[in-house]
Formats: sequence, C-alpha cells, structure tokens
Amino acid sequence: MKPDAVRGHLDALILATLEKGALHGYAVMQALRESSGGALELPTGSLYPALRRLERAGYVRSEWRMVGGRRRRTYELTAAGRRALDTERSEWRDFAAVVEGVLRPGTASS
Amino acid sequence: MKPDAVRGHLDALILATLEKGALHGYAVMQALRESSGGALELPTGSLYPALRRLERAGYVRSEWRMVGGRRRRTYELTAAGRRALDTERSEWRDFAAVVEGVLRPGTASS
DNA sequence: GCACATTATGTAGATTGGCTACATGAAGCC
DNA sequence: GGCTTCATGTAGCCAATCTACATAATGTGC
Repeated sequence: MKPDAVRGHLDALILATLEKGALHGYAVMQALRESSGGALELPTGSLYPALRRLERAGYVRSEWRMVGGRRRRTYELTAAGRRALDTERSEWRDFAAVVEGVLRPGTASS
Repeated sequence: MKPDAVRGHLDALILATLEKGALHGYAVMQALRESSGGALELPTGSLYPALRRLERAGYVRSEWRMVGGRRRRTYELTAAGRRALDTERSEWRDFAAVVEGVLRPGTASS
C-alpha cells in the first residue's frame, strides 16, 4: 500500500479504533495494524500528531496515566468525536462509491 | 465530498477516464463529473498539473490539435499507463478493503 | 455590435497532512 | 550488561491538491 493512500482518511481510522474504548497512542498503532491485517504500519510521526490534531478538534480527550513507572496518554472519544466518526463513515461510503464507479472497467461502449 | 478526499487516487481516476479513449483536459473534467454523478468537480488547477505529471511519468501521451480555432491538447493512455491503471485498480481494492475493515462497526466484543 | 456564459488551457503560491529521521527513557528478557 | 519492546514525541521535508488568477476564442441572447 502506497504511503499516502490513507491521506484524508486517517482521522476516520483512528476514531473508529477508539470507538471500542479508550486506548493510548501505542495501542492505537497496534490495534490499527491488527485490524488492517498488517497493512497499516503507522509511523509514530503520523500517529501522534494526528491524535493531537483530533484533540485540538475536540474529537478526542486525553489523560495521562503512569503505569508501572511508564507514562501513558490514553485517548478517548468525545461526543463530538462520535458524531465526527458517523460523518466520516458516510463520507467514506460516498467516496468509495464514486471511485468504484469511475474505476469500474467496461462501462464504455468500447 | 471534502475537496482533498481524492488525494492519492486522482491518478487512478484520470487514467480510468482515459481508458475508453483519448480526451482533452476539459473533456476529462466533464467525463469525471459525469461518471461520478456530479460529485467530482475537479478544479483546473488540479487537473492540468495532474495530466502533466502523468505525462512526465510516461502514463499518457499528449498531442496538440486545433479545432475551430481553438487549441486542444488531447491525452491518450500509453502501454505503461494501462499497466499503471491495472496496478492502481488493485491497490484501490486493497486500500478500500482495509478501510472498510477498520471502519466497520461492531467488530468489538462490546 | 455588445455582454455574458461556456469552452479551453494553464501558472503561482498556499496549504496540509503524512513521512523520515531523530531524540528520550523505562521495562523485560537473556 | 546489552538488546528488544514499549512508549511518547518533535523538526523538517515533500508531494499533491487547492485557490485564485490570467488568457483567449466561441456561442448565445438581445
């Protein structure tokens, strides 16, 4: 998968990952890798800034915790985040349908 | 549809549009608008640079024509362009499957 | 003949979001 | 003691799309 393909859809992926419950950044990375069957290997330089962006936007809320001397910042969806996820889902469906329609071969008279 | 959503997939859309036959830039715009049911309104500042990029990459070949005193640059897929389109199609399928899988709700135990 | 929409091509510059590469540090394991 | 994994983050780069602008001919309505 080309690196930039996810562009514009990463927020949706992260929000969906957090839908099931609060997670810290590293765990989001792992969850995304797993739920994508290994296809999504988010570098930390993509993930952490994205999470902060989502927080600035009010879609997630974060909280520091110390677990065994290790600091963890756990992220949790806000109500606005849930609404944003709904929007992202329907936008994805629209977008996918459009691309699918254009890409589908054999629509021409040929 | 948010303006940047197409990011990373525009090449595929343009190549697919040219698959049915050579078109000039403006006609590509119209064809894309039509085949997307009006969802894709490509600004010229996206389309023309994209076409030149595809040409530099060797995926399309262009030719000037004068039609009724009006200059037209028609673009045509090359063999490499057809191969690229195949690749784009399969990459799209992979990508869409991944996003679909992550976005699908209710995969959790919840 | 004049104004305005449409057809047609293009560039300059801003934006933006994901990437690479780097930096830090603790815990776990051998 | 050394290596891997867990964990968080920043600085700066880059590419692709967008906005806004510039140009010019044809078609249409009056």
